[in-house]
Amino acid sequence: MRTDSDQRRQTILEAALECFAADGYDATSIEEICELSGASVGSVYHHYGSKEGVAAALYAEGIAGYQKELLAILASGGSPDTVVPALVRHHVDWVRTNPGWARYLLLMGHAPATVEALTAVRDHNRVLLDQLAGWAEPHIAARRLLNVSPLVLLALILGPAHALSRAWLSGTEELDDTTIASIATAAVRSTQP
Amino acid sequence: MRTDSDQRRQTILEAALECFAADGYDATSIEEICELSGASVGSVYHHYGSKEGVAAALYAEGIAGYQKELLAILASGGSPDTVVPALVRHHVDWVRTNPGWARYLLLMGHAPATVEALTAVRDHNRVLLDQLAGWAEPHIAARRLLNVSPLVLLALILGPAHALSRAWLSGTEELDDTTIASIATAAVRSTQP
Amino acid sequence: MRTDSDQRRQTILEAALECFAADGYDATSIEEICELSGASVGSVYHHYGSKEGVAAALYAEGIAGYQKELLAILASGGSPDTVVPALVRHHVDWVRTNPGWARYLLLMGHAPATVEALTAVRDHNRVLLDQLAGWAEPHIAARRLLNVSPLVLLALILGPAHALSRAWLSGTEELDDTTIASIATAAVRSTQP
Amino acid sequence: MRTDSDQRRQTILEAALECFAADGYDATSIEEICELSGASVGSVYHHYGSKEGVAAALYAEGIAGYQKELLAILASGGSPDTVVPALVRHHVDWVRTNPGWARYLLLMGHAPATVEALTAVRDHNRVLLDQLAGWAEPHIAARRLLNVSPLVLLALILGPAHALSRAWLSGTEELDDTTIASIATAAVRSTQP
DNA sequence: GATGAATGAGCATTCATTCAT
DNA sequence: CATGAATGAATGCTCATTCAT
Repeated sequence: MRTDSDQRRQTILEAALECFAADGYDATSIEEICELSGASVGSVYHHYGSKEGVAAALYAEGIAGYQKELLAILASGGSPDTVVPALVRHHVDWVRTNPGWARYLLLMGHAPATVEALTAVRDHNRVLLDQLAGWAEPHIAARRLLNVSPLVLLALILGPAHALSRAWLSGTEELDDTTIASIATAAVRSTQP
Repeated sequence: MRTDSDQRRQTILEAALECFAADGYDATSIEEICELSGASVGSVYHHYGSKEGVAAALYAEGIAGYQKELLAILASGGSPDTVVPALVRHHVDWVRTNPGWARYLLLMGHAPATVEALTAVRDHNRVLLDQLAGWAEPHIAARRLLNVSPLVLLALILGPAHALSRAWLSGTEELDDTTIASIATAAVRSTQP
Repeated sequence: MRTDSDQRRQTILEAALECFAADGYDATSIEEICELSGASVGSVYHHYGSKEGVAAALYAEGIAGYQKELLAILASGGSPDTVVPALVRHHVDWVRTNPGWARYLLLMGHAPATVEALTAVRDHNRVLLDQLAGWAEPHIAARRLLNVSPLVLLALILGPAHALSRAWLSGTEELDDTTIASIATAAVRSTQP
Repeated sequence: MRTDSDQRRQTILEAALECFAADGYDATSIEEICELSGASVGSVYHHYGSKEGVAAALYAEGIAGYQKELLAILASGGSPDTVVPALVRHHVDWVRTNPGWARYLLLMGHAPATVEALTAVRDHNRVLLDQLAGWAEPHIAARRLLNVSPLVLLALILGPAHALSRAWLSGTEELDDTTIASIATAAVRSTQP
């Protein structure tokens, strides 16, 4: 039930994502979101309270969608040889499959004003890092994984993928399978003791 | 000569950097830059023509400063074993030494509106990538370096450093020397064939 | 009977009075009244038709409560020596007992938009002035009361009390019994021929 | 010098007074003030910072104009027989001569939001009450004036005039010379010991 | 070169009111 | 009678930019 209201909320978010991904948070006006979503100004404010509220809701949804698969991979309990490449591949796949989300979450900077939203991001990241730490621990103990903090580990695994994703999102750089294979393999090697 | 005028220009840029690094481009008003720099509105427009002009000049100066050392390292003609770690170390050192610049160049997103400035960035990056390609070629041929495009090579070398820099700039994450050594070593390993 | 509905109506009025007295008519939103009263927006509109309708109902109730005792004093048929001080004392007592109502009726200005409500006020005042005129007539004829119009008479009697009430409502001015005795006596003297 | 800027400031204030006096503070929009004054929105904000800033400046100017003559009368050092009626007459004269100002200062209520402006009002009133106290002291000592606090004294003297002024500003009540003479005389009597 | 008043389009947000359930 | 989502006009305010001095 309440499908009506939820539908409206979702429609607004979708329009907002499209606008934010295309023009950035600041350059997007509430009016644009309204035109694209068909909702009235009042409706947007009724549901999200403010422009920042829309951005925060978008953040929450986007991060959750992005991390869901990452968490699943970590929960699978595989060895570094399989998990690390899987994480890299998922990152790149997700970016290519969801360029709008990726543009919003990875490419657009977020003025310090968006602190509230960032809190949600930080919470999500905390969960991801904890999960990563839990997975890594035994492998580090068994000398199958470099003994570094979860944050550094994550940087080693996804940093290159992140950099290439940004390049791909920014312009016309290719992201072919050979390249992905290269950085997936490189990630495995860079995280070995 | 022209010390007066140049001084004024520099003062304005410094104020702009402080504002942009703290609040982001959009959230910074010309008036704030004026208050911080002591220049009048008219003066800013006389020297830079527009708010975007200020940002573009800042970009140019910042990128040049950042890449200067990177290019020097590449020009040194050292082997991957020495050049790759040097690049990583310089990146992190520069970020820690110039947090304002780093915040502006790395952390803040840049709305598509800032196209002119981005052009300059792309030009600079082109130079860097060309230089990198030139340095890498013989090493790739000699099987001392992974055979990937310059862009991918750069992502492998600096991607993790970039990710950690962002974390350090965002919050209170540490960036101790042990960590830097780890990612420098990891970068060497990840770029080996 | 109809206790439910009447209760709801009263609850809304009480919430509205609190809001209007604290923030003024314009600065009070329907939503605030709803939050304070527990009623829904639709309920307020069902019972009072509009924001002005709420204000008008409040006016009517407030003025009636204030004037009730004044009219009773006038109807008592006492001499100026007893009636005039009684009117002054009642005014001040009522203000001190009902600061919320007093703030709404005496302190807050009322934008010309609130015409409908003002009509009710004027009607009420007309009744009061008529009653006052009826009481005053014989005393004026007997030279026991200054021969001025009812409006002027009322101004002489309650003007000072009104001024002090405003001061008391505005800030932290005292309104002790000595003061009240002073202005009550002064009112008697100022209305003697 | 700077006549240009001052002229503009004054023009804005005049337009604002006209609007505020006619419709009240809340019902007046910045745009209306702009249309009436010929100034642009930005100009109003450049000079007064906010709508409240305009109202505050208006308050300051209005109160100063009103009290100037009152203070002069008190400074004349006359006896209660001459000073008290003079104060009453000046109040009424000022209201009749400056109905716009009077409507703004006396009739319109001011939401608590306008606190900053009220501060200025309170300061002005403090000066007036001090001056009044200074004038009254010797007369009270000589038993020529009722021994009450300055605030009460002011209420006794101007309260009735205030009440009648409000009636005159509100509607179509007359304020003929006979009436004024009556309340002037009454004021003298009500402030005698 | 410097100044700062003036401009006005644009924006986020509010809020009284309506109405389908 | 009650509810609360939806509406959209209206508003205070910001800010990049211009230009006369």
